Formats: sequence, C-alpha cells, structure tokens
Amino acid sequence: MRLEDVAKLANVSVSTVSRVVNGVDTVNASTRKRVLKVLEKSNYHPNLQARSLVVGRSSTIGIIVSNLLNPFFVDVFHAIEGDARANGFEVLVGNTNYDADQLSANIRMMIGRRVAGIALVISEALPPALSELVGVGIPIAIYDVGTQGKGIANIRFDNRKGMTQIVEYLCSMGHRRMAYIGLSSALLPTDVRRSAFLEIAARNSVETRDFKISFQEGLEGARAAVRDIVKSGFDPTAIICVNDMIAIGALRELRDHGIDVPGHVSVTGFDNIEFSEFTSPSLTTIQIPRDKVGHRMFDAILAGAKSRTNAGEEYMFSPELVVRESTGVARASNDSRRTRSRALLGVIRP
Amino acid sequence: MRLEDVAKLANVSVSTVSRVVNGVDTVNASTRKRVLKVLEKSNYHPNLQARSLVVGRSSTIGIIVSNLLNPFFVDVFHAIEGDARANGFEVLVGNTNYDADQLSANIRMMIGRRVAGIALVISEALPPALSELVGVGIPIAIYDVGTQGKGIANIRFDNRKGMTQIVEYLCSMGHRRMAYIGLSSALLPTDVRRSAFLEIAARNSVETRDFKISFQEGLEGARAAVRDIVKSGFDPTAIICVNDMIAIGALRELRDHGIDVPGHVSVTGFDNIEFSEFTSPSLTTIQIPRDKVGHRMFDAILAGAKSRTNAGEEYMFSPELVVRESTGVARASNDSRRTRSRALLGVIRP
DNA sequence: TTGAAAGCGCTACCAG
DNA sequence: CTGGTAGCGCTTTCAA
Repeated sequence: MRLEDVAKLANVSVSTVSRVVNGVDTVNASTRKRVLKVLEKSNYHPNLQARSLVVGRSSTIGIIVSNLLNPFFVDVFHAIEGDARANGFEVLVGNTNYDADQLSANIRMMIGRRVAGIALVISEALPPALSELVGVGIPIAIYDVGTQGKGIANIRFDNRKGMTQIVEYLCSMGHRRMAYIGLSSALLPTDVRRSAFLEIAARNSVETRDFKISFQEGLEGARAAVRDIVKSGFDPTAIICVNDMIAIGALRELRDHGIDVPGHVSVTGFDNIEFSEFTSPSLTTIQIPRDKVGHRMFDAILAGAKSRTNAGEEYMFSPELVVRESTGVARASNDSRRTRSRALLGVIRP
Repeated sequence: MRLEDVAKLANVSVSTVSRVVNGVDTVNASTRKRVLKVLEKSNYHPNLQARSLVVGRSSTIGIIVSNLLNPFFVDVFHAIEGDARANGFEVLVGNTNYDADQLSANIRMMIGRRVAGIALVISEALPPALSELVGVGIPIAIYDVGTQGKGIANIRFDNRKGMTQIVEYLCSMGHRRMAYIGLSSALLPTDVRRSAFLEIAARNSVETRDFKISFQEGLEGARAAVRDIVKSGFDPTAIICVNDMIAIGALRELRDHGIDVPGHVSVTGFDNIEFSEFTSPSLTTIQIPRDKVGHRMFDAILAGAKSRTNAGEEYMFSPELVVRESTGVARASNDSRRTRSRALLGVIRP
C-alpha cells in the first residue's frame, strides 16, 4: 500500500494524501476527513526510507557500544535510547565486542543509513573510519575516549580522580599492599584507571602488583585473576578492580577460597552498576552517573542535528566514592601474609 | 558524494560505479581499478536508504524488548544482534518498558522502515498493531507470548515445567510453607509461572501466600516485597521469585534483616542470568538458554525473509533446574515461626 | 485548496 | 563490458 493507492481510493492526488499524513493544515476539512477514512482502513504505513531519501536526513540515530553484556554500557545505552524515542528518533544499535573492525563496520553502516547522529559508548581506540564520519557532517558524541576535534562532542568522566579517591580512601584505612585487576588490552579509559592507581599508590608508598585479564573473559576471567593473586603469594590487603563486573567475579572467587572480605582483604569496583549494591558483601565503588552521561550525549547529538553545526562540546563528569561493605581497615600487619584456608581462618559462611 | 560524482571523476557511467561498489564481476579489470581508485579517495558511502528503496527490502531487522535493564532481555537481544550482524543485517532496537503503546509505536516504526524481520522479546500482551505486521508480510519471531498464527514463528519456553521443577524440588526438601513474589500486572509468561506455582503447591499441600510488585520497581521492589513478607508474619520456609532480578533483590533484603538463607528460608529465582551465580548465597534457579533462544529466533526470521513464506514454526525450549546455595532443607518445624532478629538467630556475617 | 511533476540516490533492465 | 534510463515511494515547489 503506497501513497498512490490511498490517493486513488480517496479520489485525491498523492500530494494531498501526503499532506494529510504529515499533518499539513492547508487541507480542506472534508477532504482530510475522506482521506483519513481511507487511511484508517487501509493498513498504510509510510515508507520511511523513501521519506528520508527525499528530505535528505533520517530520523534515526545510531548507538555503538563495546559490550552489551556489561550493564554499564547497557545503562547508558538505555538512557540514550529513551531520549531518542521520546524525541521521535529510531535507534540503530551496534555492538563492537571491543573490536576495531566491528566498530568501523558499524560506523560505515550508520553513515550509509544517513543517521542523524551517532553516540559512541566504547572503550576501544577510535578507528580511522571516524574521520569519514566527521567528513560527512554527522553529529557525533563520544563518551570518554574522544579526542578534541571539530564536530565532536566529548562527554567524559574523570577516571583519574575516581581512582585517586579509591586509593586514598584505602590508604586512609591503613592499606599498603594492593593488587590491581585490569584488562589486558589497551583500552583508553581503563588505562587511565590503571596508571592513576599506580601513580597514587606509589605516592603513598603502597606496594602494588598488577594482574590482567582479557575483556572477553568477563566474570570468569575475574575469578581466574583472583586465583593468580592467591597463587602469587602476594597476599594484598586490598584488591582494586578496574570495574564492577570484575569486582563481582573477584568477590565470588574469594568467597570460594574462604577469604574474608573485607576482614582479610578489601575489594573495590568501578562504575557502580546496579548489582554492585546487591552483592554480598556489597561493593565499594565509584559512581558514574550513567543516565546523565546518556542524556548529555543525546542532547549533544540533537543540538548538532538541529543546527548542523557541531559545537565540539566538552563536558566532564565527576566521580563519587560509594563506600559499602567490601572495604574496611587493613588487617593487622602481624596477620599471616599467606592466604590461609577457610578452616584456618575460621571464616564462617551462613 | 553520490554515485554520479564518483562516476564523473572516474569517467564512467553510474551503472559501472554501481557494479563496482556491489562487486558485480562483469567489469573490465582496468575499469574497475580506475573506479576503485576514485572510490578510495572519495569518502563515498552508498546511501542505503536509496538502495533498499529500489530493491524493495532493507537489510535491517528489528528487535523489540520489554526491559533493557533486565539482563534476561539483554542476553537474548545480544544473541540476536550478533547473528544479525554476522549475516549482514543492521539492527533497529525498541524498548517498550512493558508499555503497550510503546510496543505499537515500535512496530509501526519498523514497518515504516520496511525491516526484513522483527524479533519480539517481550512479556506484555501482543497489541492489535501486530496484525498490521502480519498484513504487510514481514517475518516475525516471538518469544514466549506468541499465539498460534500464520506467518509467525513462536519460540517458547516451558515456564510451567520450570516452575514445577522448583516447587517439587522444594517439596522434596521438606518445604510446606512458601511465599511467591510475582509481578502485579498481567504478563503472560510470568502468569504461567505463578499459576503453575499455585497449582503444584496445592497438589503438594503446601501453604502459600502471594506477593506482588510492579515491573518498574525492579530490585528495590523486591526488597519491599520481602519487607511485606516479614511484616505479614507468614514466615515461609521458601520464597519463590518470578525471576532472578527479584530473587537477587530479595536476597539482599533478607540479609539486611539478618535472615539466614537458606538456613531460615530458601530462595529461588528464574532465568539463570549470569549474576545469579555470583550472589551470596548463589541462587538456585531455572536455566533458560537465552543464547539458543536468540539464535532460534534469528534463524526463523532469516528463513522467513529468504523464502518470503513464514512457516509459522513452533519451538519449545525446556527448563533445567540449577541448584545452588540459596536453597536447602526446610528448617525444623519447631523453629519459631516468627522471623527473629539477627542477634537472636545468631547469624554471622563476615 | 489541490494537483502535476521534478527529483532524492540507487539498482536493474535493455541496448549497444 | 558499458551506458542510458525507468522507476522505488515519497516530499516539495510551482501552477492552477
């Protein structure tokens, strides 16, 4: 069913039907009524492809995320999606799995669809394809990994300050031996966290040790990392995790080893995903206002789409330390430095 | 930059450029090379709107979910999205928030975009708009809430059997007083779970009590439900939750009340989301093979898109009980029936 | 207030 | 092997 079919049934021209469909008010009331009647019983759906072809822009925005299995990304995706719908946009989604090629492919696809804007919520480095994006003048908002540049809105989070808050808090609780669990590949925001950790730790004469897992491993990878820590004999009084997902996996593995948290070792996350409040013990972490980040990104895109001039806005969100149960004062230094079995530790699980 | 621009620069016709872009092999090697060279330095991106307008079908599929904040939906979304990309489809996403109007709006929008197929992963009832969908011949796969019908693939999960497994397992552990936490609105799959619970419980002479929360409330709602249970004085030996999210919220609230799980009360979930293994105690639940569900849905859509004849396939996935730490034998019946404070119970938390 | 007609950028058919 | 051309379904002047 096309505009023309409706036109025939209503004995008017396509132009008139188009006007009715689009709510243009220069249509005689009786004509409009007649068309509307036909429309109702006709199962007509305007072809949006054709429409955006002629008007030259589509009402679709694209959202690209690194990992749909990490609630962090899903949360900001969710915020952007909600705003988009509320403003009459459709949303195309792309998941990169932290893969540069998939990211490029997604960007190209979205350019091809002539999207009205793109939100990039990723951890990996920006690919060359990005410049093509800028070239065609599509407004774009980037979370955290953006570089300064014309036509790009950069919405950032102060990862450095966040990690600083964690380390200084732990230091204030007497911790001087910390393990860090990070991601093995070079992801920009997580690298900032790691180097901030190392720097602040050094400044406070904290003995550190660095452990890594790859992104794909997720929660299971975190468990493996904890096993590595245990095997290493390093026996830290605090384990700093690059994000909540990993911290949750770590918590679980520590429990299996009968290692008391925070009695024997404190654990911290990063992101404050909803679940971090629901673990046991609940997780000390850094709050990132994911919904605000999403809203801000959408606003930037909308502004760009409207004005056709991307301001290149820069905005930085600040961290907030959320102290919960997974952290506490460092255990007395005369405790055994070796991780003991549950029986020896006398840890009691319900 | 359009086909025509490239054509001019390469001194060929649009047809030829089109052939090169689409990899048609009836192009002279040297001509192709020349075109390719222009293409490379031209930042040309084929307009997919125009393309799908002329070919009459788009390479986009739509996925509609009820709640992006529930990992269950995200997981099957993720599976479908991966399959779609791997097969060269873009994906449009719609989140309904369990709202019928949003669902209809999403469906209409996707019809408008002339998507190649739609996957419906929702809990709410199907709207009238669905018939429009069938009317225009778009292949469609529905998870769980589908009704029999031509042109619709129904991928189901045996919720009834799953709930039966839970209740019978609990009965075998001596439980005879159970509370159920469900969702207040009538969502089809969750209603099946609830009625199955009530029926199997009755058959086993189990004393039951029914509590409800609304979907929006999420984890916090679950906590409120537990407070209701505590206040009610019912003091069940098992709490059956309609899904894992709610069970996780319940676990947390029980811990705050100092109520031992599973010592004082057993708790069960449903879905087996990844986090259910990482709570403390870890959650006894029903495994739903979300990735397989997603793959199956995509296959059904793909088949429909190819053959233009939707088989109306029916497929039912079977449940699998996953017993973890949150359930155990019912406490002795001479225990106090009132929930006691933590001090009285002597529950020890690390 | 209405209709005719010119494209939007692309593919596909038909000639050459 | 290549080019010309007729649309895909819609919006948008421009006339009537």
